[in-house]
Amino acid sequence: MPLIANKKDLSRIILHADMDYFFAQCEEREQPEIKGKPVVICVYSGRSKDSGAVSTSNYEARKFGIKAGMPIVRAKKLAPEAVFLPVNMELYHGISDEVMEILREYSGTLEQESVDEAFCDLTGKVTDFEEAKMLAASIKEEIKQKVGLTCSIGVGPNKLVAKIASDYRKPDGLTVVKPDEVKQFLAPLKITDLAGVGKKTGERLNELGVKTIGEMAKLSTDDLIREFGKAKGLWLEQASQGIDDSPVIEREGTGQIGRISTLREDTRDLTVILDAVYSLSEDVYKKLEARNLSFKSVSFVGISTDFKTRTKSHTLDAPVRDLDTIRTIAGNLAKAFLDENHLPLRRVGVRVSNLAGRKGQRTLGEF
DNA sequence: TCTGGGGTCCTAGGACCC
DNA sequence: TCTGGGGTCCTAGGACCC
Repeated sequence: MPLIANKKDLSRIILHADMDYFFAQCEEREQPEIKGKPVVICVYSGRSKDSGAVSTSNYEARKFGIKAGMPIVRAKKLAPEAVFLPVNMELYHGISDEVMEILREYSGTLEQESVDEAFCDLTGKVTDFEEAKMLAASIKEEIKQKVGLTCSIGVGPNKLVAKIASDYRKPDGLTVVKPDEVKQFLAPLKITDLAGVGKKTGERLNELGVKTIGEMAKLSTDDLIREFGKAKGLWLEQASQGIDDSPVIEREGTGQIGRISTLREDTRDLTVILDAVYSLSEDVYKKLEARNLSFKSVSFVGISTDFKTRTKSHTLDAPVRDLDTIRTIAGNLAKAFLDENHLPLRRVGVRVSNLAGRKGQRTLGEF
């Protein structure tokens, strides 16, 4: 028995893989003739010919200033000659599975963060960061050969550093940050480069005269807590030092499943809204079935003409998986929503949460 | 310039229980 | 007559991410 049996080795080696301009790259793989042209992947709302927003675009399109979230009409003005394609989520999920399978081979633990990103805990798989770099290069090569796509990889002592490193050189990048390099690496980067610091937090930090992670690291813990509250303040303090103890976790299932869609016209007409709610409920139910999950809570989501999102939800005593329950509850919530909110609705959604696996599943008939 | 859709995590007040 | 504290769950909303 070793003398210090419980002394844990705290040093970890974490890898973050991020597929480059994923949706657009998937389309380039399927249609090689569009490669080299600007490609814009769009979510069409169906209201008029080009209403909707850009989901993502390839680098050729980005050169024209096209960005995710931008209205499609605006993207068309910036680059009329670009190839505009509707999202094809089935295709992307299929290709995502191919990528995740490869990552799984290399990783001790794999945490899929989204359709095109994942963390791998390489601790124990490799002995040092040099070896991790070679392994990362092999992963990139295998994804290129077998899937036909490029990705960017970051390696660091924790998830926070690995993630920011994968974003450092793109596309087709590989950045390794060793523990003793973390502070110099982070210091010149923008605070909004940190995952978790978005527009609002960024603006408030700017008001404090802070633009870079290095500048934030100089603030006192007290200042950060006073400005952002205890939890967020402490997190910002740790993040600015490149400290992050969160583990790489294999997540099973998810916390919620939802569907949302834009109505053809802004309306408060209950018939129209219930039609949409019922159709969305069916889609949600199909996803539950596919993943063999049951739910305890149902929410109705309404986005009014002022673009504010409001929700109403209801929780059952026990988990169920039943289409009629979703339809009925979501419909009732929609009615109550219209009583409480007086603006016309632009978009509506149905969401189930409080998800549970096989155990505890029942249908209404059993009650 | 006109605005998609899918998520995660956190907070805060109130209900309820011990 | 005066009277605690802690924990958990639900609901609603907000920030953030891809």
